[in-house]
Amino acid sequence: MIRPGEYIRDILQSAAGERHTARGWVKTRRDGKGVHFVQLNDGSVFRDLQIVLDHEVASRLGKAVLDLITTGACLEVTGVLVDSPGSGQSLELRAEEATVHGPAPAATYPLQKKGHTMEYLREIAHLRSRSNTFGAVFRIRNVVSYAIHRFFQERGFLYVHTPIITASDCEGAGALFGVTALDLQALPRTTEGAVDFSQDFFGKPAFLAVSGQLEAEIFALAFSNAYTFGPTFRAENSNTPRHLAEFWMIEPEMAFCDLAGDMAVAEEFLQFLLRDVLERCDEDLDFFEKRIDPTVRDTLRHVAETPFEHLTYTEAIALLEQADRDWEYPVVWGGDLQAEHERYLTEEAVQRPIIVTDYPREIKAFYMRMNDDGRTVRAMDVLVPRIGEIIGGSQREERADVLLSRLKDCGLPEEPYWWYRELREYGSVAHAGFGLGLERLIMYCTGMKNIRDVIPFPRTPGSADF
RNA sequence: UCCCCGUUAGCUCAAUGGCAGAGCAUUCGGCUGUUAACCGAAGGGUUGGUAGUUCGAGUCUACCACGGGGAGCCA
Repeated sequence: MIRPGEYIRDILQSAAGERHTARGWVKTRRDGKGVHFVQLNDGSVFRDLQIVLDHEVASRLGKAVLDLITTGACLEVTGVLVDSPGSGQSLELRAEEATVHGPAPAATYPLQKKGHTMEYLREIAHLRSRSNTFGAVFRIRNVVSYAIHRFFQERGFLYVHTPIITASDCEGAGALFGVTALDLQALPRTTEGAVDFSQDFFGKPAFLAVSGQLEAEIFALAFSNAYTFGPTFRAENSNTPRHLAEFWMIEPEMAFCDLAGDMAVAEEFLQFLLRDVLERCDEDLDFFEKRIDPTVRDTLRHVAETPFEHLTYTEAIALLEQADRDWEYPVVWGGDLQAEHERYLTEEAVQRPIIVTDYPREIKAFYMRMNDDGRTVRAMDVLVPRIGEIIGGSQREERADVLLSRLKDCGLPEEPYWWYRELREYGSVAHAGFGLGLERLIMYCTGMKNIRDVIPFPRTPGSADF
């Protein structure tokens, strides 16, 4: 394996004159008279290492081996790092020995050195990670994931693994995937003709989790601050560049915390992550700025430094009503903010992230804390330009009696929530939390336009390849 | 799920209802410490599928599949 100090990232930071062994995959190759140039990349850094094979080494390797050094081939080269006379790089590795581990026949290798469309690359998801774009995307995804843990760990949050399989169809956060061990060709039936889930693996219907929030609350009320970071599943038939059936979500939950505290954490969290990307992903951001979205770095800097705008839902509605334009969806207090409304707010009225709070209770979930006005709940959505909602959160209803009446109002059964309600009976306290969609954040950090291109292997309606 | 657009060479795209084209990639030759190298030549096609209109369909019609954009749902 490649050890620390041996990655191409490390070699590129070494001094001329040192001997190194570089291993990776060939991005391109150019031939001169009696000299060959190979761009080698091991994924550790955006830049390629230029390998120079001079006439002596080339003839020692022989034409048969030389012909195998093509785009996509896996190559190991040992040589001396020297100052490069060329203009594209300061250092290059002058090869003394070279081994082709796995050739990649040029006639059929799907990745060319020309640009490809994102749609085409998606069809070759097993190879697209070797491309400039996806190398950069997944390095940033990795940096962000690490930063997420650092942010919470540095603040004393406990990382909790909430279940993937759940038997409670809670929350109503969209359609769920059923999980069953029953034989779908011969389903057991009750006398009424319904599927008899008592014979299923869990003895009742089970689903893939749409959120870890309710369990995270359990941990917040034991460990004070907790967070989840894991896969989440929605069976919604959503066909947009912003939705996946399987995505990764971060859900912190804080005890002794109200909505103001919740918003403060959300803002501090987002800014921490963006600053980290700006500091650690300079070369990858160069690429995104040059090829994907020329504004991406400026946007990250701006958002990382500027306090977020705060608006109540009622204020947001007023802003929209004052806007001089024809809405496709009418602006009415009590209705959901439509995409066109969110876009106007973030992209035109305010032009930076906005935290909208205190939504009408009718359009939000049962667990959100009721305000004293009786009409609104302590919900917050963080809206950002281009992506829309990137964070959704709330202060949770900590009062047992109010929670119970909210369940009834929403037409939800009490029984499945017995433990959730019991948390309010024993040692209840104000608490709050939110959910951040990892992929939407990565879209924001990279300027990538389609969420399917910021997750290694996207799952969407009608598509679960690789 | 709804609306709109698209599907032609390995990739990216042209082609008034009338002989199927280019660039890149590939192969071969040339040139060159090269930088998405350059110059020349060659090979490469059931125009997404099915049915129809027409003397004639890549082009028009219907349905289907897949992809993209927008909307809804949401993170």
